[in-house]
Amino acid sequence: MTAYAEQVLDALGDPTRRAVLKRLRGRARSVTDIAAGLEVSRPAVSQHLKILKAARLVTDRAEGTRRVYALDTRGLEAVRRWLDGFWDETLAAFKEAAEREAAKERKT
Amino acid sequence: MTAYAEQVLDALGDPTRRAVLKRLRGRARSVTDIAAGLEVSRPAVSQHLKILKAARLVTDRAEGTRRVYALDTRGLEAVRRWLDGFWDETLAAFKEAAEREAAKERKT
DNA sequence: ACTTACGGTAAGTGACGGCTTACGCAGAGC
DNA sequence: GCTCTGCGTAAGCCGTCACTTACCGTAAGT
Repeated sequence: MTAYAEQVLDALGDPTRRAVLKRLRGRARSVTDIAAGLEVSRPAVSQHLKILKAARLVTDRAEGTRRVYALDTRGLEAVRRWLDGFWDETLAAFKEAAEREAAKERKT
Repeated sequence: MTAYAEQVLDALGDPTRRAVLKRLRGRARSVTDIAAGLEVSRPAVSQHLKILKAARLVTDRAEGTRRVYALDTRGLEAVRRWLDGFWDETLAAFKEAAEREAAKERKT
């Protein structure tokens, strides 16, 4: 559950992988097409795509001998939920602290 | 701008650092207090806190001889904006592709 | 002033991760 | 069937990064 979100964050914690995702904004691309816009070799891109796919940040479909990759929103949604949960708990803590403070005020 | 968001994502791309953040949910804690709940040494926590602070994911204030760290929402907000931007561009691309498809349909 | 608690930093080590080259396999076209 | 293109994987190298121990500065208590 939250372990999946951590996997996504690990996947997003690499500049090259983020560059791959950026390159997928707009249209789906083949592996060589993705690698053409980057400074790393095509096999390196393949390895990153494997990780991104496991994190559900990309999907792939076969198109003849080529493999076309596209963005998968599920990974991004997982990060959003993780973020929301974090923020909610932070706010709850602030609220609780404020109430504790108010109770202390009342005593004095 | 977007470079800052990348810095935050890099900071979030480590399990120990995420554990530190989780430990800061709820209440602010001192360094030794944070390290007490983790499996790494206190100096290791200090090094991570330095990175988290640079990414504006935590803030620190001196309290006597102790240093109390708390969550900083700015880093999380930056990730949220990064996510939103990504999602918007993806949706825009989908919309554009759909319109192109519709135009092609009209011709036939 | 001495001691004690707390935390940042230096130095060194080990491992993990990202990259490259080389290879093998599948599908499309001649 | 042969070739050519596209992609994944294996093997290996190298850099980086997270971690440890040791040390030093600082603030508070006695």
